[in-house]
Amino acid sequence: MEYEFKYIEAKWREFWTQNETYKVTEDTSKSKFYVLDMFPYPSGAGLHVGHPLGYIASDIFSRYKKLEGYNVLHPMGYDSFGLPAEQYAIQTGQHPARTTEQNISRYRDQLDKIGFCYDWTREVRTSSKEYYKWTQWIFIQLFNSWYNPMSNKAEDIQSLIEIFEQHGSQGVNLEILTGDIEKNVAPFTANQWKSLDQKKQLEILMNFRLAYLGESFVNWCSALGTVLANDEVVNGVSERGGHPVERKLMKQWSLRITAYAQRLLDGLELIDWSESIKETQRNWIGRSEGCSIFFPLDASKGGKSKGSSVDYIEVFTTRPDTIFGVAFVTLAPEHDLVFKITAPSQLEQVTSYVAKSKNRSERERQADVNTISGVFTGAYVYHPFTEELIPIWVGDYVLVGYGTGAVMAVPAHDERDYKFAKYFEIQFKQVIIPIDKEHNIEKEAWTEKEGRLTNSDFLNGLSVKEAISKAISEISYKNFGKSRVNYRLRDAVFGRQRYWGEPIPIFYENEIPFALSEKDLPLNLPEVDKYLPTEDGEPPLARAKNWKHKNNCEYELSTMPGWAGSSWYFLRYMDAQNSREFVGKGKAEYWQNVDLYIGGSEHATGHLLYARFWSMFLFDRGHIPFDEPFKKMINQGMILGRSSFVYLIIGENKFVSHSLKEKYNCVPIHVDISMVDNDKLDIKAFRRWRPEYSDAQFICEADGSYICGFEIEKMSKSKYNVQTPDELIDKFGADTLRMYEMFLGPLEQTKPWDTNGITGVHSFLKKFWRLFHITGAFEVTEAEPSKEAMRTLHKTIKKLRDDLDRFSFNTGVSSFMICVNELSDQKCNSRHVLEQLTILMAPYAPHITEEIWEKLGNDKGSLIRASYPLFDQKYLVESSFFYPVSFNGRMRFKLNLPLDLSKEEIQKEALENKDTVKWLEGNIPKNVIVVPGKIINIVF
RNA sequence: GCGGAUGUGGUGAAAUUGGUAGACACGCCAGACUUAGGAUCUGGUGCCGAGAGGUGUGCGGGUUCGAGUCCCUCCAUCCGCACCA
Repeated sequence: MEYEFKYIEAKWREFWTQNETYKVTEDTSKSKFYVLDMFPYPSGAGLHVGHPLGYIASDIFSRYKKLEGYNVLHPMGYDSFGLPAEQYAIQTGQHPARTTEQNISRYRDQLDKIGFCYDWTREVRTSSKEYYKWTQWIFIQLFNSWYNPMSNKAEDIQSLIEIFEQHGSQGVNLEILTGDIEKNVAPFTANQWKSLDQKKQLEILMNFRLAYLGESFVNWCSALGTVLANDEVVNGVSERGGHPVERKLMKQWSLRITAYAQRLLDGLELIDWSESIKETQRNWIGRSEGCSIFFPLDASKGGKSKGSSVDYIEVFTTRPDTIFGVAFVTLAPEHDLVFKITAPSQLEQVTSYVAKSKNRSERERQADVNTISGVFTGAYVYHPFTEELIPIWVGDYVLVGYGTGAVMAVPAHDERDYKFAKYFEIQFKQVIIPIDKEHNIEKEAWTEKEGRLTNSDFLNGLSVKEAISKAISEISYKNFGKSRVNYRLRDAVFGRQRYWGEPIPIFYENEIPFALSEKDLPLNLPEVDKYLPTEDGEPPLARAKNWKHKNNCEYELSTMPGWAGSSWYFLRYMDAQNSREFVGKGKAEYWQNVDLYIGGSEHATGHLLYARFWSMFLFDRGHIPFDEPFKKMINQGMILGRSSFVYLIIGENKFVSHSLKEKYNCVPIHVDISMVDNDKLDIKAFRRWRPEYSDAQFICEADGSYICGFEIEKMSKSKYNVQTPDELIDKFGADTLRMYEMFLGPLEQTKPWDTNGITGVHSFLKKFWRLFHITGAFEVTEAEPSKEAMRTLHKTIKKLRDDLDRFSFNTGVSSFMICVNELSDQKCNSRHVLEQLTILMAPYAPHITEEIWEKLGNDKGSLIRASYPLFDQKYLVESSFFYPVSFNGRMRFKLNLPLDLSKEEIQKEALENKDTVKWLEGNIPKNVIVVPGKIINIVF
């Protein structure tokens, strides 16, 4: 009987669906285990073989845990809002909901074919009303919350109102509360607060809400017609589409993730994630310790603080030890004070410089970091200690979004300041002298944090480390500034001027934004006639007809970004059908956080940071019982394509085979991998591929075949190297595909896809099948299994358990191969052994094992309730061992000795062996190392 | 520039605690059965060498009886961050 994978796999797919085999409930009699896959965005292209890699691994692990007796939550859903569907809608006029629906059903077909054990009753889609109702609800929770630095957690905004009513803003650390994007609110007393009208009060509260409408510099992408969050901008262009991005001051909905900067950083210590992702998040959060220093403005020169109460410039520095080396102060071009302080004589130059920097895109600014530019404002500040006058410059090497948007420039000890000073010929002095190190201040800055302070008044003679703390305490003592921790992390812009996303549940009354009440949710995405901005540049939602709150108030017109829905989807899976709560308390209590999360590392600074932020917030507000969403994460490596090439001789319609190509003047051309088998080109198919090749000539190898060259590249349509799971499942079956994807190499490693090897795995499954069909018909014996068979079985059990526990899926497949090879050689036909092996293999190859399980006489579909085989050491006990005998560390021969010999006896046996005499070549052994059961090493 | 990861046959890789390097598979070579099938089976296959043997885990050094594994220096590739004060 042949291994008919097509019949078998179709049969079991049908059975699992009909019987809801993989449905899970909150069974408190079992321990839970939560295995999560990263949310796919259902793109039009469907899945290629790289996508399911992580899904297969997590599926194997889920099935293993089920067989181990755990109650495993293993769900799947779709991140179905997003730009590509909307771009497609703009081009074709088709509603994005329709294309999304089509893409999802294609994804579902593909996923189903692979045989995953998802509980589809828990499927979620971010674009469904039932789901985004709760995304909106969470937004409202954020809107109604503030971050209390005293309790160090998010609280209801009501508790802030109470503070204001009782104490005003005294005693509350405004700087921390408002972050540093917006301007600080001037302090007020309780009475002043009470005397404010509602509008004014709400304006002040807006500075504290965790979801807030604020004016800030945002990444504006005009090609996409929307703002983008920092993580959506890569190298100064949009992540999606690669369009230019510029900085623009805009009023935008943002989330105050900065309030959680320290907790997001600290939490990394407690979770089991790859070091590289943790490091990326640390960099992104970018904590630096230092202090802020106030430099009083000089009123006599420049146009000091026109119409402003501010009479100082605040800088942030991590090197307060170099305070006496300050040569100038530089402001970012966008800094508030620039035009308030610029002297009339410099106004023209400053204006043109600022205009020029504003017009440069982010990309340009980043691309030319080596070009130094800047302009003097004509204004000065005083040095807080020496009271010397220090010139104020504007330079675009200072970023408005970092620190205070102003730096104290110390050319002697900072590279950028050094270059700037050299370029503009600004005088400076050295305040740190390196000890025992070659250094020439005329050539470069001394930026190491070592050396002795000089020219620095009270800091003279101190080391850098001592000087930093002394400087900070002196600066605080004299009120020149204060110690401060600064983060690179920015608040996340949350509004998008796009159609295909969750409407932000806000309406405006007298221009004051109010959140919808829970009973008015969901705020449905309205229909529009076009998916483009309006003629006056308003977002697409402005096209919606009669779309008003209570027929009266305007709704917010921007929608949420793609990452909104994916920031909490793992919670919804726990209770996907709940219409009263985003997740029921009991269900969240039972499932807790994700035990194993498998996905790509490309979401390091986006999704993975936002999901942590939302979890911490929901935890603070008592909605979920944990603050870190994903306890352990594994990042699967990318699967690269293996492109094939033919070599066209320039100027001719003639192709030359790989090994002969050097002899001709030719160019490589990508050729579709479906026409290439084991690097041999199917010439007929190639001629049919394109009309211009129909009469192409070929210079072949000696054996008459045309051999293609290859290169490893990303899979893409344009390179004709995309391999879809569908074709492979059609040819070899899902079980083969699953095992082959695992067999390819370690899960976390980037690796090339090579279809050739798949036949090896397929043969293995056939060989496994043959174990049960030795004579052709299905047949197993009840007879006592042989010792060797039991040894093979238990060796495999031990190996598989070890491999699964350390997520080494590739070595697991090898072990099955070894096991089946050995059992075949032994002609093992024992029911006991083969049944145990069947359970062992069930996580990897669920279809074939179900079929065998049924044939073995078990209840149909009961395999998922079997117990994973236990390892018993007693079957592995051996009485003798082939000792490798080494001489000076080099293995020379093997010696079979009983394992119960003592070290001395082993040494004696080894030294008396005739081969030993030969290898000693007359030398006297100096030392003999004996490790029982391992090795003998003779040193001479 | 900073940070992370990775370097082992023709290819994908294995070696989990420092103890027989290259398991398992692809490919290749030889053969069997065949009647052409992407079928199955047997044997071989790191490199050099006819062989004995030598040599071998990116390079160079070190620790050790013994190093792919630990330490130091360097090189290469990939990924992330990058005027972050």
